[in-house]
Amino acid sequence: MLNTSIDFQKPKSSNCGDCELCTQTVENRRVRIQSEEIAAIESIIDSHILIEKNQTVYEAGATFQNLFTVHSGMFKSVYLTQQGDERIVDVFIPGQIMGFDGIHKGKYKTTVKAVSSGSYCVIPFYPLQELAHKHRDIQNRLMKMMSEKIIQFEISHSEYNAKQKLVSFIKDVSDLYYSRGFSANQFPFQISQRDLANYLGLAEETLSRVFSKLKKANILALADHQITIIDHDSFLEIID
Amino acid sequence: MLNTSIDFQKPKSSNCGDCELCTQTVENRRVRIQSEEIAAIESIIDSHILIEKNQTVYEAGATFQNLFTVHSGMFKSVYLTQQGDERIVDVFIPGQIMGFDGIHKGKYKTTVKAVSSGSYCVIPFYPLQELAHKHRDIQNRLMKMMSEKIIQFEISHSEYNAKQKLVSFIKDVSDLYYSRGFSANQFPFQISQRDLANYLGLAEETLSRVFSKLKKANILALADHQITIIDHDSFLEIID
DNA sequence: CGCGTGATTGATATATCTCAATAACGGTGG
DNA sequence: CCACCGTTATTGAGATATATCAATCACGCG
Repeated sequence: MLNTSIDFQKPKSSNCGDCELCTQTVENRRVRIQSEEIAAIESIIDSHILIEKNQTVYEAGATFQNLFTVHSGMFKSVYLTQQGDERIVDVFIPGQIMGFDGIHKGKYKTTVKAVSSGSYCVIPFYPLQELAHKHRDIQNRLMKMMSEKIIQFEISHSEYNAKQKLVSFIKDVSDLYYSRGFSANQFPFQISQRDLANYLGLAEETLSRVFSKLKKANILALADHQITIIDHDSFLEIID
Repeated sequence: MLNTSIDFQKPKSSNCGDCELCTQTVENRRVRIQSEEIAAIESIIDSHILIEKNQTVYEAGATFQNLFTVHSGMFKSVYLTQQGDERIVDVFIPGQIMGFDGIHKGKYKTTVKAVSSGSYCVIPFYPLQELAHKHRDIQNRLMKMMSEKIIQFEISHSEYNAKQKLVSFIKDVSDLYYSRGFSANQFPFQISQRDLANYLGLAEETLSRVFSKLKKANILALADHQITIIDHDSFLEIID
């Protein structure tokens, strides 16, 4: 068994310096930006709110006021269909921004909840927009982040079968941890299979079977809410 | 047979006054906004470029310069997967904006082509951003449009089976025509079943069978690249 | 009129879903 | 620390939706 003692939950700094707003990617790694504008943003951010599993960040229908950035843990965005069943339409991991669906009509379109305990930052949107109006660079970053989200949706729909869906989800999480200086091959994985199945559009049992197959083929291991990618090559072969 | 002589292709005005940038929805209908800012936008727009079926609006990898708004016809956004097959990840109908996927990295992520002959407008992005920097309202509208696109993706993933996917697609098109003053029950439908199947994540044959069933059940008719929704209630029942 | 493309339909294969039973896990209270 | 109970995950057998393969049909275009 590999070392599992790394504490992924603990904030690394007291300000929210590692969300997409305040960092940029250089050679696959996220690094903080140092600038007057970023300092301005940080001055309006409410940092590191702790949250327990299943607690709500924002509720569908509520008045849009804030964007949020995940600091640790995992969050889900739930849409209530007209038939009344819940569809998980997005999953957020550290560094990502939540709440873009509130801008359009001034009300959030989905409900966002914590999948595991974790922490997040609050970015009051209208002050942020004020800053964006002053600083060209911030306006720019904001639009780029929204563009990135649009791309993410475009691409995430391009997988076909259950195995590919799961692997590409795990790969996204892996990439993210890697980009933030953690191992790409071992990382926390706290989402329930029910939620994940819902998100991927699969039955719970189907997802479980795919997991079993991947374990049996010695491609990955799942224990203690940690995933270990054992055979990285075979793992990647599944999706390309 | 109903009247099919309405010319949906012909621009109604010489400036691009009916895209999402320059209109707002009031009671399910799109109306033009009259303001200094909108006039400023219109002054930088290149209006009503004609395009033939299968011609390209922009190519994946090309340098991002412009946003585009559909004026008439239908367009598809194609993503080339690593395995080399083409996935249609988005479909655009009149009034919608194309090109948001270029903002993030300054290069378009997908290729956009005309599904049928049609026309579109070109909005140079950097001049637009300049305007957005000057006019708070334009900055606002831009972000709202991107937010709307994000919501559209969130929601479009919540359908389950083939029939629901198709019906909800047709409904989107119907809603759009309705919002622009046309009939909600009869409108052009020029996309090939191959493209549509690809977009909906179905096999071509499956889609064809669904169409056949809907025709046999007298819910809709498809002739001459026009869809007629015959039984609007049964039609809507399928998705809610 | 003929040819190529796109659409339809049938027969069969396959992936995924559903239902059901069992097993593992995680938290709680003694 | 252990026993208990509810939740979550696993596994099997069978049903179902969709994919695949193949043949035919319809349409638009030169």
